[in-house]
Amino acid sequence: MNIYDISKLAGVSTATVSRVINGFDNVKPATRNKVLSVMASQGYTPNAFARGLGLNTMKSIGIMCADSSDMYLAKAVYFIERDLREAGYHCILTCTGYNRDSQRQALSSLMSQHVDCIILVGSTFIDKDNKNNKYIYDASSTVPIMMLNAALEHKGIYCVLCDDYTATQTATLDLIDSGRRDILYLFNSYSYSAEKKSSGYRSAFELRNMTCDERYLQFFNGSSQDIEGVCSFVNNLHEKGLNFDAVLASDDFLAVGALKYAIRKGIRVPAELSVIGYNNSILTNCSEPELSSIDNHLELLCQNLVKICIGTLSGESMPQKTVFGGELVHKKTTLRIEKE
Amino acid sequence: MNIYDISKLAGVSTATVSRVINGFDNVKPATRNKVLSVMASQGYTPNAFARGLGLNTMKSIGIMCADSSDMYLAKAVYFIERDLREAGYHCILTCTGYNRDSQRQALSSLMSQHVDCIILVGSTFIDKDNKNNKYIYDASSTVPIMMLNAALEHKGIYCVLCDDYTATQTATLDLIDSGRRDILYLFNSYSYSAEKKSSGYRSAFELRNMTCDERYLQFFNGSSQDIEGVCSFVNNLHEKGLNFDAVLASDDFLAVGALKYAIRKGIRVPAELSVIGYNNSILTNCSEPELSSIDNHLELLCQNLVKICIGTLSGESMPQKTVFGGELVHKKTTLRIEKE
DNA sequence: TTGTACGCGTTATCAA
DNA sequence: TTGATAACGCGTACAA
Repeated sequence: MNIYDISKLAGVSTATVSRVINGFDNVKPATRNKVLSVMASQGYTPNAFARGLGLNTMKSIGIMCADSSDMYLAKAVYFIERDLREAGYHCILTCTGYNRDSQRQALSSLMSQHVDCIILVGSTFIDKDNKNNKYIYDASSTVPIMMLNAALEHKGIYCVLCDDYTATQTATLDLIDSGRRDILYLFNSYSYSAEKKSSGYRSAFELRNMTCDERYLQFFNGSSQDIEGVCSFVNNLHEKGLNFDAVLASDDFLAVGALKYAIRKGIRVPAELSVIGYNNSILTNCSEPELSSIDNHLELLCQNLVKICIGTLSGESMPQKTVFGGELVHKKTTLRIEKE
Repeated sequence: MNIYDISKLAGVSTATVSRVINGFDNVKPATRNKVLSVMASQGYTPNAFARGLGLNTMKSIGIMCADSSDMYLAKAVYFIERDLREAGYHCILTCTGYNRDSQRQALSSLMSQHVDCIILVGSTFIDKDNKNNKYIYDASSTVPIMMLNAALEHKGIYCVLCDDYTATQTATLDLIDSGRRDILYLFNSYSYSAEKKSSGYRSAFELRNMTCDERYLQFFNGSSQDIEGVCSFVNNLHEKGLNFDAVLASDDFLAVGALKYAIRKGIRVPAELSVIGYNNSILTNCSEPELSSIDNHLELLCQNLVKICIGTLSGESMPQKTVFGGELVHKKTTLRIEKE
């Protein structure tokens, strides 16, 4: 069944059928109804490939993310897909892993599919060494690139991100101001956003005229999902003589590992130890006591990203960099500061 | 840049360029090299839409899942996408939600995109009332349908699933045989696989010549991710006089809620209360003590699903129903039975 | 308001 | 080994 068959059955030309399909109003109602009924009776659907060839778009958008089974990235993908579908776009999902070559290959694979736009979810796609970002710059001259939680300044690249620097600074200040002095900062990545978080942590001490002891920034060399590993990592730090009365982690998994350490040791939380995670994921409600965490308003970020994406594709001029603030959500693993 | 431009620059016909692109061997090496160098110098990529129009495929596969931010479904999507990409397919992800009409619409949207195959992830797409499954049967006459963790017998429909019935039975037997008598079964869905689990729970009592007290099957009317809600639900059951020395839950979130109840009440786990979840997700390692859980070998299921999918698309004859067993993974919330 | 005819960029068939 | 050309099915100027 193609547009010719329909046109014959309806006794009109293919042009008229096309007009009906695409909702043009310069068709006599009687003709339109005739065509519609023929289409319905034949269960006709226009061929998407032919349409794509003519219009040079199939209204599809590529989503790249390192690992869509990661809770945080999965949520981002979910929000983005939801809003794009609402806007009539299909999403081609590609999980790239964290290897740069795989990422490069995934990008060109999407480009060869002629997607309308490519969305990079997470900050793992950009490199500190800017010449390694050439693959993104190159792509941006052909197709708009959207980045979530990372930033690159270039024509055709649009970024939406959370101010991880300030959010982490705020959380650190909160710990300091609640009386904590030895704040362990746990992290396990040197990505763009991870670096912002570390800097935010350090900046808090300056702000309070304290010196930041670098021994308190501890890199866990492994997956944060290795809870047991994180737990014994923290325990090791303790046994090596590092004293701390608070843990701030760059994601909720790391924080859960630290919390597990405390529970096993019989350390009272938050009386003796404060713990703060990052992402305010479901994990914060699973743990007992519930974990305080930084919320970076992922849904809001995604909604804005899609808005900018759609706007750009419609030819509107859109902001190239959009930054939202984060928020410290106090649950049960932090002390509340007395308001003055 | 299209195939005409390349053919002119290379001084050959479009047919020859096409042959080079598609790796046919009936091209003189000198000609091939000439064409390849021109393509490379121009950075030429064949137009995917035109190719799709001619070949009637763009090697893309539709993945439908109710909610890709659900930890379990997200993992499934991840595994499936990974293996399909490996096989040269693109994945169009569509999150449908749990509403039947949205699901129907999503399915037809994917069909209109001319995907090569449609994969239904999770058992939420099939209805107990078989006439409501017509939308799937209809689709299966146009495009192969793969189902993960659900089963429908029909030409063109291929199912890969875990034997949730036996897995749940095994877990229940394990609890009984470890001396538990009052086993609370927590569930929050009546989906295809949920029903299998409930039946499995009931069957265990028969097997031990015990009667299954229906008051111990408790439906939690809400999202299992509402941990606090689950926790107070379990607490209410207790306060209403229902005594139990074990909790078996149809997913890990429900189990975590039950565990939270126990921790808050000071009930010793597993000495006084056994808890078993389902899915063996990362949650089982986050909780303290670590949660025993049923593992349904999701990765294995997905790998097989993709194999069958690829095989079917290659014209091979593939099994329409593939069932794998589950496995009870003992962590810290269950008693170990002495081996005889 | 409707119809004709061409272009979109490939692949594949057939002939040379 | 290569080339000419007909599909593939749609959208859309342009003509009527």
